[in-house]
Amino acid sequence: MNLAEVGSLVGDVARAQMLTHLLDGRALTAGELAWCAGITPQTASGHLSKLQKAGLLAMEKQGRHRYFRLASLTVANMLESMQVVCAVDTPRRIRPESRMDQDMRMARSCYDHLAGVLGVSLADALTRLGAIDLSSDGGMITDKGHGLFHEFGIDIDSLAKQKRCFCRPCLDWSERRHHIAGAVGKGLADRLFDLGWIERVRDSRVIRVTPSGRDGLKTTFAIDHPD
Amino acid sequence: MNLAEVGSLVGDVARAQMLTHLLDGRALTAGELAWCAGITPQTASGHLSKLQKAGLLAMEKQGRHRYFRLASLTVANMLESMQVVCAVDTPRRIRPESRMDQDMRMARSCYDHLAGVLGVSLADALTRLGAIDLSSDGGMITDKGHGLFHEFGIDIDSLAKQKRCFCRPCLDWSERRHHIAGAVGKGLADRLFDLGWIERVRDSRVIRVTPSGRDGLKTTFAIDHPD
DNA sequence: ATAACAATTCGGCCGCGACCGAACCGTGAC
DNA sequence: GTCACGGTTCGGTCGCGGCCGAATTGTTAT
Repeated sequence: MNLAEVGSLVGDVARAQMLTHLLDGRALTAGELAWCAGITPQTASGHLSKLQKAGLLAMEKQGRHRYFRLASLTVANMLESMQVVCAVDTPRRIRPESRMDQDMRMARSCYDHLAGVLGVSLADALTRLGAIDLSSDGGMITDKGHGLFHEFGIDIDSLAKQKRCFCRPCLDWSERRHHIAGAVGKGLADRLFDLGWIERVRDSRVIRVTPSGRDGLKTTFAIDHPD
Repeated sequence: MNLAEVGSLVGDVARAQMLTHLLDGRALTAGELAWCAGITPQTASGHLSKLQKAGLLAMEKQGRHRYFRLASLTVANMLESMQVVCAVDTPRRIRPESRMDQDMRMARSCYDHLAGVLGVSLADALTRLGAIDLSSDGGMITDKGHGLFHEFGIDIDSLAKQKRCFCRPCLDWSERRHHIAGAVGKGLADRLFDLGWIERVRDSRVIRVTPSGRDGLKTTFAIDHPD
C-alpha cells in the first residue's frame, strides 16, 4: 500500500465520515455507519469492505450484525494527525456553532482518551499539581504524580508494562493545545468512567460530565468545568 | 477544511509523489516536482496550487522559479503517520528491492531528522549509552545524556527552549522501530552534517555516510554502519 | 415454515477530477 | 528589441469510482 491509496481511502466524504465516527474507539454496525455517512447500506458496504481490506478497519461478526472498528492505534493516530492539519488553517471562520459542535469542543473521546476542553483542563491541572510533565519532553510522570495517581485509583506501574506508548502529548484539534494520550491518557479516562464522573452521549463522541463528576473535578483537580 | 478534503489531496498518485519527495524538508521547483510525479508541467501546476491553497505547501518565488516545500512540521508529521499505516500491512511482500530502495532503507532524512537503519541505530546507541530514554515515556534526555550531547557539540539547553516538541520517538516505516525526532532529532542530524559525517545524495532523501562518518560513528557511538 | 431484517453482490448511471494540447504571462539572457 | 524558458490558464476529453435499485445470502424471531 502506498501514500496515495491511504489518502484516497480517507479522501471520500462518506468514508471520512465513518472513520470520524469510529474515532472514539467504539465498534459500530454497518447500518449505523451507513446512517452516519448519509448513504444507503449497499454503498456503505462497499466502502467498509474497502477500508477493511486496506487494514484500516477491523471487523467482527456478531449474529446478523457486523461490527466495525478502527484496526489499530496506528490508524487512530493517523486520523488525528490529519485532523490537526485540517484545523490548522481554519482559524476564525465563523462556524455555524451547532449544539453538537459546542458539546464536542467541550469534551469528547479521542479513540481511548479524553479530548476537548476537559482533556486540556486535565492536562493543565495535572501539570499544575506537578504530577506530569508534558511541556519539555514527550511526557513523563513525576514521583509526586505516582502518588497522586495511586490515590486516585490508577495503577501507574501496570500501565507502564503495556506495550504502547506510555504517556504522550496529543495535539487537540479544537483547543490547539496538548492533552494526555497514551496508556496514561486511557487509564485516566477509564477511571473517570468507572467513578461515574463522565459518561458517553449516545451515538457520538461527546462526553458528558455528570454532577458528581463536576464536584469531583473541582475538589480533586481544582477544575471548574463549565456547564 | 475537513478530513475528506485532506485525504483526497493526498489521495492522488501524482500529488502523493510530490509530497513524498518534499518529505525531506527541502524546497523543489514546480518543474522538478512535475518530473518527480511523471506528469506535464501544466498538470503539476494545478496540483501545486491546490496543495498550496489548502495550506499543505508553502511557496516562494525566486526569479522565474517557484519553490515549493511542506508548509509545516504538522504536515510532515501527518504524512509520516500515513506512511506508517501504509507500511503496517505490507509485511513481507517481495518488493523489487531497487538500489534506491535499499539506500533509502539504510539512511534517509525524515523532514529534519534521520531515519532508516542509521536513525534507528543512533536511537539504539544513545539508549544503550544511557543518554536518552525512548522506551517508557515520550522521550527524555538523562543527566548523563546532557553531558554526552554537550561533549558531542550539541547544546541541549538551547534546543529545549524551542517551541516544538523536544524529543519525540518517531516510528520508522521501514524498520518498524523508533528513531529520534523532535528538536533533539534535528539537532543530532544537523551536527552530523556539520561534522561531515553524513551528506545528502542529490535529488533524493537518501543520506550517505562518509568514510570519516563511518569512523566517527564507530568510535563515538559504537555503531557499525554497513556499507 | 414464514416473515423480517442486516448485510452483501450485481448492474448500470452519472459526475467529478486528472490529464494533456495549445495558448498565454513573466522573467532572464543576448 | 528578440528569443528561450519556467510556469500558469483555458478548454475539452475520458475514465475511475461513488451512488442507488434490484436481487441474493444469511441470521433471528414467531
